[in-house]
Amino acid sequence: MIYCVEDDINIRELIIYTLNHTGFNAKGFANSKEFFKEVNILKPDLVLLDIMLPDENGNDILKKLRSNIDTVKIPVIMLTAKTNEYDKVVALDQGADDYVTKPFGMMELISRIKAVLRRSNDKIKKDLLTYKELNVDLNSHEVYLNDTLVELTVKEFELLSNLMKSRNIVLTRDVLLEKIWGYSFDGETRTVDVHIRSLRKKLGSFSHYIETVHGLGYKLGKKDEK
Amino acid sequence: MIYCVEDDINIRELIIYTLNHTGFNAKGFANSKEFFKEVNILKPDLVLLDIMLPDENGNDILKKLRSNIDTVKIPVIMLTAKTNEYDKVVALDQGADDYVTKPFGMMELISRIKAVLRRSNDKIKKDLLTYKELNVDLNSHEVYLNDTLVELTVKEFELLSNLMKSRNIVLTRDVLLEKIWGYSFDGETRTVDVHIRSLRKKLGSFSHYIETVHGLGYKLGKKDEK
DNA sequence: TCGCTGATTTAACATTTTTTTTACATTTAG
DNA sequence: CTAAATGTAAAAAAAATGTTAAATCAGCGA
Repeated sequence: MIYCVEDDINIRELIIYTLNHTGFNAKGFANSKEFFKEVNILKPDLVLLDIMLPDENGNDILKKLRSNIDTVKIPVIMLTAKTNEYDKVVALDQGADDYVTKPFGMMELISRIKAVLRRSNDKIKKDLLTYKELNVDLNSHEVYLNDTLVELTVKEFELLSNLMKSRNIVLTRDVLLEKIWGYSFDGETRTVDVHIRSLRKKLGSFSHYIETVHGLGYKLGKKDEK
Repeated sequence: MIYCVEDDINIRELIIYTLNHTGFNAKGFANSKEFFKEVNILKPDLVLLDIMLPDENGNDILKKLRSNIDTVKIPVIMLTAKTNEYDKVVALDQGADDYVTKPFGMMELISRIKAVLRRSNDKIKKDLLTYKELNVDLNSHEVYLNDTLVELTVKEFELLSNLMKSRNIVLTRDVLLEKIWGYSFDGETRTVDVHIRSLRKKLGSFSHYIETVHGLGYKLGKKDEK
């Protein structure tokens, strides 16, 4: 699903019509408010964003999208007036994926949409953490040890991927609980330890790399490596 | 050592020549394959990466560098063609430290290299305390003496890092108890002394730098050195 | 809804590591 | 020289972690 935020009804309708007739699924919004209302319900695969809008500047919308975890990765193409170089730079700076200068042809727009989607797919596909002989695919939630799949439960997976992301840094039980379980638990619980145990068991000899830092927590990375 | 990956032989040679004549040590590679072969042998301090390359896109190389534990922290400066705004954004997204737009002058390149190296040093130093041949990494909680790891317990580690932070300043037992143990203990306890003892033992000859200030407490740093 | 399945948490106990205490030796300041 | 401060080793105590098994929970198909 593609969302298009554009106040000019002619341009908007034209875009929606064209997209819906070229294999896409598109929906138009005249302003920021409408748009965000819908975004909260369904996240689009891509957003076409006009910079000049009645209620809120397109760059501000972009900023909002990028500052929210749920929308940070949605690809955005900005629709800019030719004259405004500054906005263009700001947009790219804030993480727009591409921009199209008005007036533009539908062919160009579609080709850019396809390009952005293709690239964004590639990007997603490559969300891969690697450490030694271990590969953790954040998208498919799969873990490969020497190319053989290791089946982990959700908690084990989160534990491992957090350790991978913070390699060589000690993560305390508190931090792990906060990050994975979401609570700031005061009282004592052995949950983390037990999951570490089962994770280690499943990872076999690789578990040497999951170090216990006595009195602190756990860490990925062997002592003797800098 | 700086590695430069750039397929255009003229640009490459120019960069290498300039760097080697301005106090740097640089080596050039025409493609990804060559580059990675060398990286496996020796990790560079910084990489200059062209985006357009014959065998593999510069952004993909960057991603590989960032997904591998050994290379994740190597600073990277991208060399981009002016036209390609998108790649630039992607590059910064993936953790490039800076980019230079072609065509660029050698002065600019060098100033950016210096800036990136400076920043990357600052970053590392932030979590790393150094005194003589001793390094204390506050993140990984590791202590290296002449590049060999010294295993410390939590209390020993805290003791040492407090001394490191307040080098040349006497820390009384009260202060240390307060800072590390968290209590304002009235009665007498030999705890600090005992931990100092074991710390010294583990630090071998370096322990000369941990001075006892009779009647007061302990201090890192020899009298005769400033 | 019920009962099944696998995941997760809790609980209990074993083991390991760290910390503190103790007791005595040694050093230092005055 | 003497009293107070510090060094040191070993024992004792405490705390942290490992491990297993049982209890609980959540999702799902009948």
